[in-house]
Amino acid sequence: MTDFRQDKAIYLQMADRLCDDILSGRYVSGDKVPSVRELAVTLGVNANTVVRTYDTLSAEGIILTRRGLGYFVADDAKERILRMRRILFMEETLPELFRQMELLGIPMEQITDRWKQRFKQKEA
Amino acid sequence: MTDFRQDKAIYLQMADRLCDDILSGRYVSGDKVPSVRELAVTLGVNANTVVRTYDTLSAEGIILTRRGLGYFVADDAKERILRMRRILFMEETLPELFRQMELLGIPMEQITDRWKQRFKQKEA
Amino acid sequence: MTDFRQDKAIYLQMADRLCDDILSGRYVSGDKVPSVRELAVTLGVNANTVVRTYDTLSAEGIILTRRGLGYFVADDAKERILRMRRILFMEETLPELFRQMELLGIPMEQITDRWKQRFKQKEA
Amino acid sequence: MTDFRQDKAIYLQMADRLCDDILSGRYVSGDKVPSVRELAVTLGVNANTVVRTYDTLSAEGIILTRRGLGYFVADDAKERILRMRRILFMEETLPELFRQMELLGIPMEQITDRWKQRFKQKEA
DNA sequence: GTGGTCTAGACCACT
DNA sequence: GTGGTCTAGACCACA
Repeated sequence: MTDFRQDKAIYLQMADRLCDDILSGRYVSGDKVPSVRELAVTLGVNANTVVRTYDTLSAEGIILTRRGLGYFVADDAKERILRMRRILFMEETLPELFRQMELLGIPMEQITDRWKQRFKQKEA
Repeated sequence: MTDFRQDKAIYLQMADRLCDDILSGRYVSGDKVPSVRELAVTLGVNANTVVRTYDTLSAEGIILTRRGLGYFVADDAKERILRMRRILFMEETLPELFRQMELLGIPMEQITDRWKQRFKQKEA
Repeated sequence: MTDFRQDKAIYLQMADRLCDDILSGRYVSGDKVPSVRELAVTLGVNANTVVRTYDTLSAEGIILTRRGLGYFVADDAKERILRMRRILFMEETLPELFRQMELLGIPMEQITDRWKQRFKQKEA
Repeated sequence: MTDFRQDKAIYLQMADRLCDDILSGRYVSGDKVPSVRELAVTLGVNANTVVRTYDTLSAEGIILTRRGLGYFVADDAKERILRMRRILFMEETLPELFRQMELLGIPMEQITDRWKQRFKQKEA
C-alpha cells in the first residue's frame, strides 16, 4: 500500500496518477499499461481496486481494452484528459483559489513569488 | 437541499461555509449562529447533519454552545480559522495548483490576468 | 437468482431492465429506486453486483445518488435513455436486421405479418 | 486486427462471418476455406483464435477437416446454417425487435420505409 | 497470461 | 438504513 491519501478513494487516486503519467508523456497513445494483477502487486492493493480504476478510465475513453491482451492508452487520451482537466481548472480550481485568496487576504504577489521560487528550485 | 457537492460530506461543506462567513465578517465573535432546526429547514438537510456540523466546529473551538441558548461564535474564531486555512493554503492548495499548472501548461500570466478580470468585475 | 441470460453480464441486464422500467413509466424522474441491499435480496444477487449496476447508470446520468438516502431517477433520465437506445436501434439493430433478412431470404411481408399478429394478441 | 466488436468473442464473430459468406454464396459446399495461418495473418488475430473458430464450426458440422489438406465447407452447410439462423431470427431477433419498437415508440412504417430506402440504394 | 464477472464479507461515512 | 470502498478469492472466457 504505497502512499495514498485518506480523503479520496484509492481507485480514483490511481486513475489520477495514470492520467498524470499520460500528460507528462510517461505513457503515450498505444502503450500498454500494467496488467491488472501486476499493478495490484506493485501498489499493494487488491486486483479489484485496479479493475475499478481501469473501468473508470475505460468509460472515459482514456484507455481501451483488448480481450486477453491488456489495456492500452487511447489515441486521443492526452487530449481528452487535457480538455477535462482544463475545464476543471478554469471553472473549479481557479475560482476557488481566488475566493480563498480574498478570504485569507493573500495578495497575488505572494502567489507569483512562490511560483518564481519553485522555478528556481527546479533549475537547480 | 441546496447545492452541495457530492464528493464531500455535507456537514463538512456546511462547516466550511460557516467559517467562510466568519472570515468575511458576516458573523463576528459573540454572534449567535442559526439554530439547528432553523438551519436544517433553510438548507433542506437533516437536523442530525446540522448537529454534526456544529459538533465539529465546537470541537475546533470555533463556536461555543450555551445550554438552552444556542451556539455562538467564539472570541478567537476568526484567528483560529485564518491560521488553519493559511497553513492549508500554503502547504496543500498552492503546491497542487503549481503542479496542475505545469501539467496543463498554464502560464502564470493567465492566472494573473484572470485575477485582474475578477477585480474589475467586482469594482463594476 | 431470477432469470438472467447467460450471454450477458448480470449487472448489465439489471441496468437494461431498469432503463426499460423508466421508458415504460414504471419509474419517473425523482423516484427512488430500490436500495442496493434490497434489490440484491429481491433478485438474489450479491450487493456488489447491484452497486455495479447503479454505478454504471450513475455514470450515464440516468440515476443520481444522494448520500445516505439512496439512488433517484434523474430529471432527464427518460430522454437520455431514448436518445441512446434510438441511436443503437437505427445504427445497429436495424442494419443488422436487414442484413439478416437478406441473408436468410426473409421478405418484409413476413415481418409485418408477425407484427400484426402481435398486435392482435395484445388486444385480446 | 480488423474491426471486431468487443462485446462478443472474436472467434465467434469470425464464425458468424464465415457462415455469412456461406449463406451469401461466397463459399459453396466443397470449397476450401482459408488456412489457419493465412486467416490469422489476414485478420490480424492470433492463430489460436482461428483454430477455435474452425473447431466450433467443425463441431456444428458446417466445415469438415481433411488431414493435411485443410478445412472444407460441408455438403449441407448452407441448409444447416439457414435452419439455425431462421430459428434464432424468429424466436429471438424478431420478438426483441418488436419489444424495442414498442418501448421506443417506433412505428412499423418507419421500418418498412428504411427497408425501401435500402432497396433503392442497392439498385443504384 | 490477460481481462470480466461474481460472491462474501468487512468497515466506513453520511442521513 | 443508505451508499462507498476495499479485500479475498473464485471461476470463466479469450489470446
